[in-house]
Amino acid sequence: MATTLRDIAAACGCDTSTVSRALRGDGRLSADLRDRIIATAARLGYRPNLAARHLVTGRTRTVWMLSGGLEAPTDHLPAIAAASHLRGRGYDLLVAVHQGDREGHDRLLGRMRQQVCDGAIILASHLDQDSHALVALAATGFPIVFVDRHVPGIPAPVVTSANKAACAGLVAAAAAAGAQRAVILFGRRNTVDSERLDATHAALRDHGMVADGRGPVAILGQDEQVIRRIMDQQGIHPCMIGVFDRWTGPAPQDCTVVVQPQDFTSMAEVASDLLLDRMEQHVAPSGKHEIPCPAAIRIG
Amino acid sequence: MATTLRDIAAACGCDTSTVSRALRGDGRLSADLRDRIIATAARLGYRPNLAARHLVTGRTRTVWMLSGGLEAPTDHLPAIAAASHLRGRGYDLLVAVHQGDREGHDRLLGRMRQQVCDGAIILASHLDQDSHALVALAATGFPIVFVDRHVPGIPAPVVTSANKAACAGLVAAAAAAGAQRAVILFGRRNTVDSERLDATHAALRDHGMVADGRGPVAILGQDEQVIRRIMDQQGIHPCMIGVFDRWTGPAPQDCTVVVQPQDFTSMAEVASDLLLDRMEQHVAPSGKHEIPCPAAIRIG
DNA sequence: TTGTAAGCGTTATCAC
DNA sequence: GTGATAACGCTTACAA
Repeated sequence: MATTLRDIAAACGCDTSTVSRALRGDGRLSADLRDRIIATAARLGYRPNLAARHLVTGRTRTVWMLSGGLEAPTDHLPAIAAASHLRGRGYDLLVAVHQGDREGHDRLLGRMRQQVCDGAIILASHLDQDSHALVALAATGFPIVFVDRHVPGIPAPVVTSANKAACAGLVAAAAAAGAQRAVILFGRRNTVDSERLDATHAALRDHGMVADGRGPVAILGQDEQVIRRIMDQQGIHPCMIGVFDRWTGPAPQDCTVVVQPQDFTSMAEVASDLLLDRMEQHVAPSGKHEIPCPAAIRIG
Repeated sequence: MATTLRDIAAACGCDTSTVSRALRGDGRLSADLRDRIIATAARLGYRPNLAARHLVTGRTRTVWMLSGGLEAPTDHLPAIAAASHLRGRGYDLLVAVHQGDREGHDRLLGRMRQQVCDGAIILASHLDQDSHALVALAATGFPIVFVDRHVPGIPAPVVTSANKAACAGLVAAAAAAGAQRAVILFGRRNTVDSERLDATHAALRDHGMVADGRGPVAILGQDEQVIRRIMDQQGIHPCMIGVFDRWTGPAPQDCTVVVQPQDFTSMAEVASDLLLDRMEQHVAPSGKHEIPCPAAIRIG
């Protein structure tokens, strides 16, 4: 059996409430007793039972991050950054993954209403897009924050990259590389994808470029793998590739690759702080927060 | 405020203990009352307070997975597989990430002794290798299981791929491709790396191959990125590349790439079941469990 | 079939 | 400064 406050109280000949206070530095008590308590607590290897503490305080000092899967950098980079940022604030971050499974997804959202965490960072997936469970959770006032993708209509802060600016930059780079048209691999699979699609079309118009036709072509997309696949399948030889986050290996022949990184660390930190605001004061700026992207990197 | 058993009891004119039993299908009680209780619970949106339940039962039906970082497939693939497997067994999986930080690492291990989870799957990192906190945790009899990497000397089940056989297979493929020597990129960074290094050397001897000299060369390693870098830096043109888990893109000129996948899903499932054994019966086979690798894939 | 009551390990509000 | 004492919300014998 684990040591409890009672064991320490018995060993020190005092009351459990005194031990509790001593161990939390709360209240004023004689230095002598305090030291004795702390010493025996250490000797007995005392660890507070968090279930009991949570029950009485109603708070867990724990934040969950809900994620569909962890493969993508857009999922695990924010997780890592938020974990260390929140740790510094005295909170533990736990990542819950539902892997596209509706039942698991809903169960995890349900858990949040059961005193297992004080708030949650949501990396929205397609499941969230019409999730009754998520709407219900948000309706209770439970503190949530979206990172990167979000669900329109749910009143919670959203932290994203400055996607419009980033896409405009990529299109400008495409034009500078001599492209007269572009293959656009952004779609409408989520809010980020959608925003990039719209921003890219707008920027193309500004540069007098078109989506199809003849002449030197650029490829713009989110993901290296997808871009490579399309190039192979359709035999495209672009003069420029614009891609988010990363490109492994060298640039293809006669082609400039422009990589637009995203600052997931800042995104996670801003999101964490917004969440802490909501958790601690129940007040929250529920709008959109755009994190500037680092300078683009040119390969080849 | 959230609805509690008392609210339902009041609404139904019965006792909280009756509500508790009705909601868990425990005990026998009149169908009428049971239905009324269930209906009002649903109407009031009742969700059991898990902190309270954990306190009284001493169990959380939660498993933690401890991971250094989530970038590598060896980290997130087991996480995803274990999450869905454990969900089916009535447990929630939460991933805790310490990102190479000693303080965070120890704090998370400490949490496990504080009734936040019933057991843990450990993806051992360099921090665990001489972690006093991990040794202390294991010494308490807290149920843990290692997946992939492990910490020698800690009495807990270890689930790995059949690395010896896999390495022997890669060396055989190298020989078949005409290689007379091999550049080995396995090191001694962790237990898996080490095991592969030894197994590969042994297999090379069996095939009469050497680590350096002249003649057609093979490169054997864990990671595509590392292999590509070494090839570039040292200007090596291998006749065969043996790599674990994945190779993106085509094979280099005049080179066969043999990819040896690992079955992380099975590994995670076996590990989960071993952990459940330990958690539920406190009995456990503490040895090594090797999961066969899927057939190797040949590219080029 | 249902109610009573004890208790899980803490924290917090009082007295003294 | 320190000790009773009452919660927190739930489960679980044991009575009735």
